[in-house]
Amino acid sequence: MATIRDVAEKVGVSPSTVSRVLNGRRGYCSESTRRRVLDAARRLNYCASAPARALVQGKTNVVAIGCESPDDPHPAQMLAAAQRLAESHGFHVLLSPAEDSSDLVRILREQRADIVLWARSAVELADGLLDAVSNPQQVVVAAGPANTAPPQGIFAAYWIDWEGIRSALQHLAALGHRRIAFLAGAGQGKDEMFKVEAAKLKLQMHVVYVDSEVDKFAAGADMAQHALRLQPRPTALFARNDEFAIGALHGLNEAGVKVPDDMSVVGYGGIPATGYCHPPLTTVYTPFLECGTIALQAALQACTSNTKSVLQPATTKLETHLMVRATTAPPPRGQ
Amino acid sequence: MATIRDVAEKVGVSPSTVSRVLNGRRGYCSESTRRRVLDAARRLNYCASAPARALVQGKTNVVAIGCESPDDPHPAQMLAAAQRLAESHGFHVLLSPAEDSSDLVRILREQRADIVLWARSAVELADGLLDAVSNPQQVVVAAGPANTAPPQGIFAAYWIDWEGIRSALQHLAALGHRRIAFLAGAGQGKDEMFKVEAAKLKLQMHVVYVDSEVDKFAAGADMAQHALRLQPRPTALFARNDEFAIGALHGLNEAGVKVPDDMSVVGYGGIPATGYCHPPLTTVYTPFLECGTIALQAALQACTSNTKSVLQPATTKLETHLMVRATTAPPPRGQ
DNA sequence: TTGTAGGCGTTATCAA
DNA sequence: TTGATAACGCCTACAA
Repeated sequence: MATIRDVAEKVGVSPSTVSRVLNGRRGYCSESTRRRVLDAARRLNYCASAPARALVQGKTNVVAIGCESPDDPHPAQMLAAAQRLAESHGFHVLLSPAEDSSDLVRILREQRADIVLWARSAVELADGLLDAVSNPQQVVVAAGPANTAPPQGIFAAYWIDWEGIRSALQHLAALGHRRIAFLAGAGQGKDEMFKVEAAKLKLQMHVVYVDSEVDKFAAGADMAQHALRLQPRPTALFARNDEFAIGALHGLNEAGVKVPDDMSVVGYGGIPATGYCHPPLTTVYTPFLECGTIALQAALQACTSNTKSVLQPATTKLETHLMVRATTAPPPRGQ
Repeated sequence: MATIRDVAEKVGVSPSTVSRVLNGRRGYCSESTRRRVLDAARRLNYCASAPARALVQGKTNVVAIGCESPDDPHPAQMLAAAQRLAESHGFHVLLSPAEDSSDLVRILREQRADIVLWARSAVELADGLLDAVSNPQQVVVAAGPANTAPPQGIFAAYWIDWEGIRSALQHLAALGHRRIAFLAGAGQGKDEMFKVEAAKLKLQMHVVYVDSEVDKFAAGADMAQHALRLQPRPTALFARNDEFAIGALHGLNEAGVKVPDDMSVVGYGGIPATGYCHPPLTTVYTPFLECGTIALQAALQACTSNTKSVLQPATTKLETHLMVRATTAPPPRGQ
């Protein structure tokens, strides 16, 4: 692999000259050297080493994105958009599993990235990443649902999950439902939030779990079966995510239960598929994509701008949005 | 940020000693220095700089994955699996848009990654990346559908798209279908392959396009409407991907066309959602996940093993698999 | 068991 | 307009 020296020797100038030409630094060289350098660089297929550059400049042009399940539709969409955005600013995207923040902390400490985007639930946890910032050039931003309060020390775009949950439950309550099953999946998640909101609306509710949710659709179908056996039987199902809801639709159909006549179903997330299942699913849209874009945009601008201004902590709150479609109706008579 | 020198000074030894201790190099130091070094490193929150290390070692512990649409279910699943695999070997994942190979070429040349996984259609194009390898430690592997022949010079896991297409068409032909519409989307893709295979089976076919496929489900619904207006009307729809097929199901349902009684539908891809739409979709499973895992596994082992053996070029061919479900049946009588 | 010295490839500062 | 020179942080012979 050709180094900057090879180019310099080939042209008969010093490495610094080559560096200046290639980076368009001021102290404009004579047009002739300029040309010869560019020419030699092209002919030698020269490409500056990113590690070497990063070492001396303290800048990697990498944004690390911490995201729990990049194979879920919303994170995946966000990732794809972030990818395009980063690319348009000359940044690369580094993926981090982000089960907790430890991996991102390492990335920051090891100087693998200039920007860290914490894109997962519990935005407020991103505050903890600030301690890992080891370089004034590094920026931390966050995007996702806030469980409690938004983060304090960083730039973040978020929504409030319990607001979305409430809008779904209010919709069901307004239709006349009183007994609702919450399809919770395997882990603990919004169960508490659900209970609190349900209580406020004086709804009877039952939380349904499942052992494994590796196949979310199957888990949804399973939980729907469980829900049907509850006594008294609930008149509506509220799923923790859209995949559970779509799976539940399938389970109910197999059990001969008509949706929405015999049973209402509400999803959570608002992924594209919800508009094309049968019947189209009533669900709550959560603005993951928009939050990610806002946060990353801000970070990229801060990193790209010539001014050495630090990105000011700030929060942008976006709204969830209830999308009423065809899986919700009043409960059957006599219920 | 603490450097190796800070640690050395704190303990009162030289930087090399610290380096040796931290990297477990032989020439075991005395247990006491060892302890004091580890202790100081922890207290100072020391973390070796990845760029500095990469510069001197020529190793980044990064795998770059080139993948067209990380928000499609199959690529996303593959990515998530690759992520876990990479992590378990101490590697990070760098995402590349990979519309063509130019971005990956730069990544290789700039020494941003030790491994490049070309994970998209036209596996054979990955051969071109070999020219960009600038370091004997770098490895290129590929996973995805081969359009023509498998790649020659690298390790690759692939399947043959036209075999999958053929299995779908054979299934339809065996059911008695003679007129088939191919829902092709906006771009050019498997159109040619489809035509060739259809001709072999003496099937009449019509290719349906759509202007935009940003919303694939909507595009599928649109194309289904178009297909219904064809004269004579086809008795089966074969979609280029599962999203188109699911959208088509929706469009047909809205038009009052019964599936599979009035119209058969076949998808392509075999994403999880196909088992949970209504009716469950007959489709062809393509082993993207498996291919990606095989290729990456090989690359990681080659990079991790102590032996300085280069990864030998080799190809693994996996099979597509027709999954017959509930959207295909013989054509209506008199057709 | 430890320290010294050199270099990885690049950029930046300063002097010419 | 250009060229020395000195970092950046780390690793690894080699010498002590």
